[in-house]
Amino acid sequence: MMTLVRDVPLEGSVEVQQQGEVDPDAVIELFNFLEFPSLVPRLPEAFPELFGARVAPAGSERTVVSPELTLTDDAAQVAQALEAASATGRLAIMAAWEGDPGRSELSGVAVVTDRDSAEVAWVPAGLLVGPLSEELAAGRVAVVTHDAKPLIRSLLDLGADLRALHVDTALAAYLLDPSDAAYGLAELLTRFASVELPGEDVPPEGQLDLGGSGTDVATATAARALGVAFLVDPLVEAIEARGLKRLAEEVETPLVRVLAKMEHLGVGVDRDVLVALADSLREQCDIERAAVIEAAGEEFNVNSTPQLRTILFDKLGLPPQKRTKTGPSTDHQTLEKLRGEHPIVEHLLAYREVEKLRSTYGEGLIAEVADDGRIHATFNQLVARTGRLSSDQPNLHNIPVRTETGRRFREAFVPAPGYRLLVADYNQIELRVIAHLSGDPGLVEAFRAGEDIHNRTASRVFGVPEQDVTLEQRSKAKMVSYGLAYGMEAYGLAQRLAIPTGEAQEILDAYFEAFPSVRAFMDATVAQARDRGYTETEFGRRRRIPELSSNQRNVRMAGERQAMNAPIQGLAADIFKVALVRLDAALEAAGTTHESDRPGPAASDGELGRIVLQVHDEVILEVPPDRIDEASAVVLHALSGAFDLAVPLEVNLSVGSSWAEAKA
DNA sequence: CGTAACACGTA
DNA sequence: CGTACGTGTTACGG
Repeated sequence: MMTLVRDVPLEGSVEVQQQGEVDPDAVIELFNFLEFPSLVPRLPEAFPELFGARVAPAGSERTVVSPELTLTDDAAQVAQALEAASATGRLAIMAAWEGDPGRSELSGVAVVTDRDSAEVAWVPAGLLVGPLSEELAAGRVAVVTHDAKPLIRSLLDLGADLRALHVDTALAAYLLDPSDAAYGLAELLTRFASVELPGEDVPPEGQLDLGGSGTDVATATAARALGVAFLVDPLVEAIEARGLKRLAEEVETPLVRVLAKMEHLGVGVDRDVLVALADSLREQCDIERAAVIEAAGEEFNVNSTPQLRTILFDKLGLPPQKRTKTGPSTDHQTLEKLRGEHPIVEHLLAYREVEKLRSTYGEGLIAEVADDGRIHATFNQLVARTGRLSSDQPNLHNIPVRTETGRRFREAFVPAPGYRLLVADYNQIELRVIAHLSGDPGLVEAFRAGEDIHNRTASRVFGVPEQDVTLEQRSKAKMVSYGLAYGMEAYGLAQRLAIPTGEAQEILDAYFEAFPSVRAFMDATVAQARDRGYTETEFGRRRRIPELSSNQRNVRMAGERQAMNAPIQGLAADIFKVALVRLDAALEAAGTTHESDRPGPAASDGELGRIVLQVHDEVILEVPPDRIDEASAVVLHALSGAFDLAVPLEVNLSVGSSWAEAKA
């Protein structure tokens, strides 16, 4: 038995007993389990014999970053610190927040004034608007930081800005390996530089430090800023070595501020519309739930899959259609097949639809409306493995459009007073990317001809003249076209078209006979990915697909589908990101002043428009009504000229006083 | 209390 | 046995 007793500063004494050798990880686990996470960072100082090894492992030269902190309490010192920093032409900074990064109050910003002597200044939020923010907004000095978007968003919220983002180390790490989920500063430092943050063996995003005074935050943030300063060069080197320089410098890094501006501005919402919808949906939910329970003959929780399973397949004896890991499925497809077998099915389908809309979009969206009457989602640039963006808090990428009722939520998305919504979207960009990448003569010709692509495809697949293509044939052709971008096979196509697998196979064969280069492209893509272990877009965006070398057939085949899809979805994402950067630049050049960069009546300062939303292949702007035509031309130019494909990039434009209206 | 599983909305 | 996401809900483990 080994016993260690230590006085932990300010927190009383701690006793650790463990059989045999004491394992540092076990100690950390114990402290976290005992709900003393605030003590974990102090464990190394309390138990140096345990944690000393982690700070400086034998055999490796690892520098522990320990900043010589300068606590700034007046503007003059800030200015002085800045001068020292910008003498190097590069400013390594790191921000800290009271709560969620970018969504709560900024605590302050640490500024590295001299990396090699480890001098870092701490600028508390109160002193932020002054020399520092002026320097950042002016864009004269190249800023390097880790995860810049929340910082830029917070600066914009404070009426400041950050124009010269040079390197974002989190973004660089994402580009190097978007399949890797760990972009934490500490991990990157270990991986790319022989540097460790003090007391940061614990997950750094652990939030709240219970005993944490302001100084602790300052120290920790200063260490992180110093870490950034050490991380930049190795990461930039890696980016260049992998041919990611242009993508990083010309697309991804400029995009950070564009997204921060979108988050800061938010999208206008008519709360009353949302509330009215939610109210109506709640009533319908109650009605349908009652009908389901009535049909079931007993009370149960309709939202519970296990309970519903029992009712459907045991009590009512309905035939299971397919199964999940834990039992027979009760999903939409299953219920659709059970239609007519029992009255409960109809009501269940109705309940499901209305309950989804009520909870996720009714209650969910209402809860996200900020005090300014707008929704400020986060557009995440470091998540999707294909290079796409994602949106959360809330997810604005999945606002309903398919059903009549669902589409009504788009009526709640409105422009700020004095503006109109201008919606622009790429016409079938993924299919055009397939045409481009495969170079298939038939597909390329079809897009160049500029006719109804699905009709033309159907004509070739089913061997009938274009004017004789039925709606059903067109619909099937459309399904095939999109399915193949995802690596769909005959079985899956058969499921979706509700036809025999043999028939689906015939359709697929006909497709590949009509567009032979598409199959060749798919095969070559998978082969290359298997060979290299990753896929790559023309922009150099790479995605590792380790599943391709799996011994498990289903895992390997999933990898093959990812390999087919990643270059397609990825290039489309690249193009759209370029378009966003071009569009924002064009709008700024047209004269968006900073003060108009917030909700309110259109200012007469020459503002042409501002981006409020992005949905994969669609961008939504607020535009002053008298400048719709001008803005349309700018948007059209920015989007259609984003990249030269072998086929034209067609862009649709529409205007409305709500998202629903503009889409219609 | 956090995570897993299911279901389902979009491109 | 179609890719990529995020969210709401329930159930279950600690």
